[in-house]
Amino acid sequence: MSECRIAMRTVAFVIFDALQALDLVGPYEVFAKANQHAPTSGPAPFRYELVVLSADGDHAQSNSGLCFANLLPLDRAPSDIDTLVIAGGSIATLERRQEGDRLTNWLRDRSSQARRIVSVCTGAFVLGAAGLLDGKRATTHWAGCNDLKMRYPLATVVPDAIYVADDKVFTSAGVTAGIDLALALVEQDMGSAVALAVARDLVLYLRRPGGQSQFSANLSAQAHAGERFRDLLNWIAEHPTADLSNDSLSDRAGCSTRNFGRLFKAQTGMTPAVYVELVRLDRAKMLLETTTWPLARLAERAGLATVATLVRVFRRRLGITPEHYRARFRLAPNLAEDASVSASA
DNA sequence: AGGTTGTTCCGCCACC
DNA sequence: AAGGTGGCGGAACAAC
Repeated sequence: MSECRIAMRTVAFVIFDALQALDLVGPYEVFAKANQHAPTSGPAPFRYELVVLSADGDHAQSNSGLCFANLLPLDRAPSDIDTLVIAGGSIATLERRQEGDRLTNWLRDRSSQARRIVSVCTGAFVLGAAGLLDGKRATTHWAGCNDLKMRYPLATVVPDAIYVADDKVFTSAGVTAGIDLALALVEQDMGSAVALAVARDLVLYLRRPGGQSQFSANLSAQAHAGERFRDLLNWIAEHPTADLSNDSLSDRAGCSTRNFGRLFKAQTGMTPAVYVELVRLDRAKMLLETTTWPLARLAERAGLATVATLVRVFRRRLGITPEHYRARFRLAPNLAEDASVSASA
C-alpha cells in the first residue's frame, strides 16, 4: 500500500556503439540491487528508476559483441534525471561517427539539470568533450590518463584514484572501478547498511584494499569541499592515528577552533568529529577485510584507541560488530597475506 | 552500570 | 553597514 507513494530517483545510463559492456552492466546491477535492499520507511524512502539511453535509441553493440536493445533515444530521455552515468568504450569509434557530436551536445544541454554526473572508465572523455571536466578533478582508465590530460588541459587528472568526486562530477577509473563508484554512490544515498547488503549479494568488497582515494568518508566530504579544505581532508584520511582533535586540526588549518568548526561544516556538510570518525571507520573496515589482527591492535591502528570504541562506532554506523563485518568481508587468506603487508606500512 | 571527566558543537555577542 | 572571525558558556554526548 505504502509502496506506491515511494519517490523515484532516475538513474540514466548513456551508452553508444563500441561501449564497454561492463561499464554499463556493473553499475546498473549495483543500483538495481540497491532497490531490493532500500529501506521502506525512514526519513525519505525512495527507489532508483533505471533507464538506458543511446543517441538514436535503437540498439548498441559493445566492443566485445554484446548487443543491447530497446534503448531510449536521447530526445525521449526523462526530464528529471537524478544521476547521469556515461559508460566508457572505444572513444575513437564514437568520435568517428555523428553519434559522438549528438551525444556531447545533448550532455552539454542536460548536464546542469542532473544532480550528479558520473563517468565510468573512458566515459570521462565524453564528459571532457562536453566541457564538463573544465576546472574539475577527474580520472579515467590508467591507460588513458595522459591522453585525457592532453586533450582537456583544464581538467586536473588524478591518475591513481579508483574514483574522484568534484562537486557534482564523479569519474571512475577503468571498467570495474565503476562498480566501486556506484556502490559508493548507493552508500551516500541509502547509507552503509544498504551498501553492505548490496556488496554481500554481489560478492563485492565494500572497500578495495590499498590506495587512499578509496575512502567513502572522503568521497562524500570532498564532493563539495573547496580548495582550501581538500588537502586537509586527504591528510586526515591518510593519518587516522594522528591527533585529530578540533584544537589540533584548527591549528593545522590556521584559524581558531570556533571558526574551523564553522568553516568545516560549511565546506563539507559534516562536522570535523563526524568526518574524523568516518575516516577511522573506513580504515577499520579496510583492516578487517585485509588482516587477521586482533581487534585491540586493529582499533589502535585505525585511530579508534580501544576495542570498546571500535565496537561502539561499528554498532552505531553499520549496525553490526567488527567481527561480524570481518566474517563477511575478509579477503581470501592468501590475498590477505599480501594486503596486510602494505596495510601495516 | 552509572558517575566522572573530557570533547564537541552551536548560539550568542563582540571585534575588526 | 556588513560580513568574516574569535571567544565564551552551556547542552549533549562520548570515553573511561
